[in-house]
Amino acid sequence: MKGTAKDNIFAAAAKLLGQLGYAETTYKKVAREAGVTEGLIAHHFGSKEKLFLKVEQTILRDLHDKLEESLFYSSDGMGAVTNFIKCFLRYSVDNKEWFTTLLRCSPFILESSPKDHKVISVECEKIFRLLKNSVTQGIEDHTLKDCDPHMITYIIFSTMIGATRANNIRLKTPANFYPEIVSFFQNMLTSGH
Amino acid sequence: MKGTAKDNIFAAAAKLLGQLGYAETTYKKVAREAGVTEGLIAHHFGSKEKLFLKVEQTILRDLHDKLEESLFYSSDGMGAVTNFIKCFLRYSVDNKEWFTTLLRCSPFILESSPKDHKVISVECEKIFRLLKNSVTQGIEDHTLKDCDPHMITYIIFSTMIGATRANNIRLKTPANFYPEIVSFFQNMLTSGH
Amino acid sequence: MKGTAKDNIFAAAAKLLGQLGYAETTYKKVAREAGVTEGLIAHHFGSKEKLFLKVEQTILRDLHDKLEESLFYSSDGMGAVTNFIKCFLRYSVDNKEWFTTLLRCSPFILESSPKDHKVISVECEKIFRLLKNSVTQGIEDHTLKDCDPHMITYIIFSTMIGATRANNIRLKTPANFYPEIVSFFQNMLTSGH
Amino acid sequence: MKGTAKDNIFAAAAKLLGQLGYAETTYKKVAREAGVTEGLIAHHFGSKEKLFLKVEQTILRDLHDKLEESLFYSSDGMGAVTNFIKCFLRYSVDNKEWFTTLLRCSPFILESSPKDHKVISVECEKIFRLLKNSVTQGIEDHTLKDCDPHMITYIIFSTMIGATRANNIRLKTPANFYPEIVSFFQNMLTSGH
DNA sequence: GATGAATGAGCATTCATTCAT
DNA sequence: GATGAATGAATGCTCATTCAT
Repeated sequence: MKGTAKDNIFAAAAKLLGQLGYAETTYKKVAREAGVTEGLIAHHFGSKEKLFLKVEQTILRDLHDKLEESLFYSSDGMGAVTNFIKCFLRYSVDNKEWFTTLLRCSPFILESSPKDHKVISVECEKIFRLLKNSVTQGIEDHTLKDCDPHMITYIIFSTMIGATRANNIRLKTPANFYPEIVSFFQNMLTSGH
Repeated sequence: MKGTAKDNIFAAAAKLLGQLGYAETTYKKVAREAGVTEGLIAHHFGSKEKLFLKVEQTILRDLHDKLEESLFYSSDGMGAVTNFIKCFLRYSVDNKEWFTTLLRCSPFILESSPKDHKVISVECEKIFRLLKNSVTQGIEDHTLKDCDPHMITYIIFSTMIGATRANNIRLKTPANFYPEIVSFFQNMLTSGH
Repeated sequence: MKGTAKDNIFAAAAKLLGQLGYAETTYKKVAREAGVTEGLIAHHFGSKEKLFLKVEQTILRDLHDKLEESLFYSSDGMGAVTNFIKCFLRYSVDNKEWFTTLLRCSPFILESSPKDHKVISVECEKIFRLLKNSVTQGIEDHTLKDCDPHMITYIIFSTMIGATRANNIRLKTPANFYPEIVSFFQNMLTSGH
Repeated sequence: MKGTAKDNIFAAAAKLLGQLGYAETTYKKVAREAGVTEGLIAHHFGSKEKLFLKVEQTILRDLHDKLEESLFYSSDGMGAVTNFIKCFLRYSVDNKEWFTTLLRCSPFILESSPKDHKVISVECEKIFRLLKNSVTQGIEDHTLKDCDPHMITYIIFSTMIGATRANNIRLKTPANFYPEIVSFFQNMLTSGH
């Protein structure tokens, strides 16, 4: 479990940022969780803001790479959209410890770091494009019914974010919640087709 | 524009809580915004936690009342569901200033006050029931196709929360985003019907 | 000896700033010296920088007023210059506790607060003018021999600053050091006259 | 331009100590300026205090040697005093980069290192003696008018320190300031002679 | 009701220094 | 000689809260 001190700080930050949010995650808590002294955090990451920026960016990139990989295994547009949704929801389950951190990322979340950072927006945008491209592909290869791809991408994202938040934090979600969401969108996007 | 000092504190707290979140909203900022001295806040509301609890509860109740009123004008289940969605989305637009506060309310949001409070959960639950009852009604009067009402309520909520967050905070949402969501659910809930 | 807490903080800051300089005068030391808690310093003065700015400005103004008063009792230019020098040197003896603070004031001192502040420069300039005007007056009423008033003012100031620093801090200065300086300048400014 | 790492640290320390003072000159800044890592400073100089002690001592000795050399070229006491003043003022101009460091040296300056160090006092004393001996010589060979040599040395030093501080740091000094000071003392020390 | 002085714990960050490599 | 990770104390400052007026 123990890597280098820098790694431990990173892991502790990701976990606590998800659990407590930016403001309530303090150097002291991170240091205790990582098993290092407080001074080392600034030594390795410069500042609180930079630390959490690094955390968010890393997680977003990891998710992006997993999503991209999932698309590789799809044969058509509808399959791509389905895989994207499945992968996203699965990621939220497999990485419960830090997925909430991702949900806090601007623009997924209301607040995060004191200032908005382009770095994070860029990563979110890349993930958004991945889904939008899949939807567009589905419309072109006629595996999805005709619709506005931008709009549909928005709706799918809204639902997934809403659903994973509900599931990860407080609400007791119904059994089979995630499979139902997948089939919900499958029906929706092909019905009348 | 100026009411009593207590009212001013309340309004300032609602606005700042929405804009800045719990941790970054300080007595000093609230006092400056409200045009009163710091000491008066605790004098009127007891503590920071109680103040924001009051704010959240009040807003949730206001939304609940508006939603309930919208249902009064529906003639069948599908109409009720539609009105609920329309009312919710409209409320988020009409009350931009404090709607973000609502989005921070547990269980709608990851974090809000340090501790979860039943008071808030109860209010959220009441709103949830309002929609769930409408869906159930729609299934019974056959204006909605058959489905699991709990599941569908969840999905609708997830989408609305996701959508309003996107729209209220950072993302440039497409034009006609909200009407599209309404018709999206209308199609979805009646298709094949 | 005990005034209000704010006064105590001010007095402690003036004393410690003189003794220790800006960087080594900490909130903790000021708070202990003033018999208050640390938080109260920022409450009353905003920040360390503002606190010491206030201290410097106040002392400079006090010195200025005393110097101005001394000029009132002079009947001609030479008398004004003499009184200025006597008053300045006496002030450094009478207010040993905080006079060193003044010596740290920009532009009297190399470093003081992190940033140069016009407020302080303006006060120093006013004191400089007081002497320069006296010198000019002396040249005009022929109680001083002809010379460049700006230059002479500079030299007098340099000597007084150098002398008071020597006397206030570390060096054992000769007995009658200050009277000698006064008569030194008297001789110098009138010789060959 | 680049010598050994140790030399670079020394040069960087001299420069920064002059510019920023003791407290604000940190290992990090010195290391960056010298192009070495932080750890190396302590490795070579032991501690911050020792480093700056070395810097001050070296500069004081360099100035002393230059002053001593200038006296070699004088034929009488008045010439020695004049050369001393000229050399001192010139040194402050030629070595602007680190001369301010010297002005911070105890007992020339209020504060420098946290503790007074005899090493530095001794060097300052040696420089003081150099001038005092010249004055005494001048009185003996009747090139200076009769006066208290200790007192006069003090006054000359006060003026020079005051003048170089003014000139090196903040104030716009008049043109010909230094030549004027030289002739000022020449007149003063010989007038009525 | 209203003020603002006062508190004490906590915050992010800096710093000189040590030490294993 | 040289590196940079690691430490722990200290710093300026903020904050929610209390309380006398």
